[in-house]
Amino acid sequence: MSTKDLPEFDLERFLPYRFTVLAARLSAEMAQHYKHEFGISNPEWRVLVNVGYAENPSVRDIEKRVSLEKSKVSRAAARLEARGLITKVEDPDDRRLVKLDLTEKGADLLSQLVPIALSFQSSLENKLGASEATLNEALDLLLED
Amino acid sequence: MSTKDLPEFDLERFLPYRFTVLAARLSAEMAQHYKHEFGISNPEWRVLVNVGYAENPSVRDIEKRVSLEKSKVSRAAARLEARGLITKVEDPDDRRLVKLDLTEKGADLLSQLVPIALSFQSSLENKLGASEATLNEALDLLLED
DNA sequence: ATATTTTTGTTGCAGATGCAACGAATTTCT
DNA sequence: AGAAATTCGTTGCATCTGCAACAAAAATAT
Repeated sequence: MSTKDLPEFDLERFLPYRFTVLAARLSAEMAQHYKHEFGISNPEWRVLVNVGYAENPSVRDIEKRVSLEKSKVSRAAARLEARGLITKVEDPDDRRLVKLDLTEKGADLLSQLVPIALSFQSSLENKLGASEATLNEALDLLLED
Repeated sequence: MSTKDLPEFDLERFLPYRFTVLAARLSAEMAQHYKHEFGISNPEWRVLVNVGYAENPSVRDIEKRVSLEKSKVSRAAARLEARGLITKVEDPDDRRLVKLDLTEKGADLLSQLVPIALSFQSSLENKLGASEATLNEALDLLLED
């Protein structure tokens, strides 16, 4: 193919591509901090944070809130439960629901994880400087619907 | 766990989380457009674009440029070759390298795909309005190193 | 020149993932 | 009320993924 007759296209400016690359990079960097040190995978971290900072969320609640497939949530929750970090309790008012809750052990672990996340956030805010506010506005626009 | 003694943490403002959710959403939306209609997966699309818009890139070139694991690139390339969309040629100057090239069939397909990507980009730019410029500045900052 | 190290792409394998199917519980409809 | 449809969480299964191991080639060192 010496003669390519393709429409103009600049991958470097293609927003879905840019977000994907950046998200993958940031997630990988974050994961390094808690994967080997604490044995927590990315979905497990996401579930753990939700259990910690929401009122006994169900699997469905987390799925909706974090855009995490329900099977992913279910399996992450199962692993966290097996490690004694959370508990799963059938909701008496709606017995289809499984309410998740932190154990003391889980709270301890989360208390170690959160400062790592916060300092990572700080380093990003440092890089962004004044752009942080406008970035967040833009993200709000794209995430709103 | 009724008494949680956790540090303050706002997941909704945590940047890695926001990028991950947004990237997943945009990728899924994009994939809908070319997955079922053209049988092209996300990694295949990324490789195809690179082959189309770079000078005979090698697997390594693509890995570096698109932050795509080399095994992922290799397998995506194998699938694309099997479908007759690209060719793989050993570089005579460095026989470790495999130079990828579009076939005519691949160029045809890409010519159908790119307009879809462009119109998706337009819809995002519409949502962003004036924020687009500042968003790109912020992304540049986070992606630079 | 020979030996060592590095680079490139592929592959094997264990684990993760996505999606559909399923059973149980609840809601809605008639 | 009973029947049908919907919701929730789990699981089976085929595929995808990440990572280490590998062979071939090239670059570097001795």
